[in-house]
Amino acid sequence: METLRERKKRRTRQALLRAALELFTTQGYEHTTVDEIAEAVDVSQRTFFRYFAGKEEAAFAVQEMTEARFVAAVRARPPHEAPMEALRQAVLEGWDAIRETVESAVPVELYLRMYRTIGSTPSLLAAHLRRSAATEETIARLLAEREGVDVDADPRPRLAVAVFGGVIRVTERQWSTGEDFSLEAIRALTASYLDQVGSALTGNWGDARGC
Amino acid sequence: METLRERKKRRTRQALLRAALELFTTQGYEHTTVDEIAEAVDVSQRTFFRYFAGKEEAAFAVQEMTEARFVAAVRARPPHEAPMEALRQAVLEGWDAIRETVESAVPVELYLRMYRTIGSTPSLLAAHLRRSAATEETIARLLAEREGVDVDADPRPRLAVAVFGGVIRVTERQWSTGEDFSLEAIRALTASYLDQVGSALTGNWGDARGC
DNA sequence: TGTCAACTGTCAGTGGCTGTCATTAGCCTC
DNA sequence: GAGGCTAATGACAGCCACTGACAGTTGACA
Repeated sequence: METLRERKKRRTRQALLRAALELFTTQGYEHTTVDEIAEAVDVSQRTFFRYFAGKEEAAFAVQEMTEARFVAAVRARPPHEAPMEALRQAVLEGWDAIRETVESAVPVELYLRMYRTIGSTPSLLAAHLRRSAATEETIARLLAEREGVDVDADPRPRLAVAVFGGVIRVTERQWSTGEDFSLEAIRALTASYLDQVGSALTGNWGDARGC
Repeated sequence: METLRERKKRRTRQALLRAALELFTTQGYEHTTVDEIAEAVDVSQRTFFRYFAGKEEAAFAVQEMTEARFVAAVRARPPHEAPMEALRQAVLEGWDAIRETVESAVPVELYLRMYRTIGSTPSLLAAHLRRSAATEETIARLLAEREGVDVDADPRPRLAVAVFGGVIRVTERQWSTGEDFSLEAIRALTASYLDQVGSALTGNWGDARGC
């Protein structure tokens, strides 16, 4: 049972988050001041900072949820699966379950808009990449444990995860600069690009085109 | 022939850069104010901002040079070379020529210290990753042109570069958290890790250990 | 119902960064 | 070599993100 105080807090946080994302995605992250966000929810600026450590944290609040979900999905993959295959399955599962993951906080449509805003805002892109790096470190440790190797002595877990992360970033980039901003589009792109890594590394692209 | 005014500007910039890196690496980036840097060189804060767009730009001024050199090295690789091999050679050449590249601005030792500071400062790490992403985009276009494919239609150039960039990041991380902060160490790590990507992707690390 | 603790608002202050304007100092011409 | 021109600088005011401190308010709970 949820107390009134808790309900109020949750509502305030949700309102702040939603107002923030709405403003970020419509008028731009840099051109949105914390005062504006606070004013939109009718709280003081100080209160905003009690819910979010900064503008940035608000911008990534939903991403945080999907990342956590992805990490959990990797953890849940059967141990006999090869590392790269486990990552592939986990990320695709993540896209399949995105509605369920996100909708409790904000509409999926707003989430997708924010996703693109992150890609087109330099400071947010930087933060996103740093966050991805942190997630990759988590995953690398997970895989290392799973496979029974020492993550600090054997570079292969980190290498594998870095490669995987690289592919994901290319996918994100392509999706957010393309025309089809649907969920299906990014899921399909993810699968397609993961399939093409091997051939990308071998070179001879000119010759192999169309094969 | 260099005029007096130009000489003064160059000296001021160099003094600011050096003071900034010295302060960043000794007392930390976040704990260094622009006022401190300006004071150390005996100019006004406003003048600092006339030479550098912000603290961040000063922190990356030397990295900027090495990145440019790397891009040039890739461009100079023979066209018949496979893409990944060209990248590998270019980055190793870059490490070999690092003294020559950097010493005109600051001592190499200061550059290496700053390199590590970037890795251990979240906001600088974020900026570094974003800058890397920009460089990767440049390289991807370069490779695509070289190989005669369309960078927007064919994902393989970006995928290859992303994979390569991922390996480099793992290398940087390992180097900056290890004990050997020498130039030789990072060069050797780079070569070693690039060799291991293949085996990292195949999985079965436990079985393959020691092979 | 009264006490406590959580939540919030207000205010003052720091630091990064920008625009403006007057002043200084190198440059170049007559 | 005296003058005007212009780049470089300093001083100042101001915006915005963010923080600490303190006081007021409002749910929780005995």
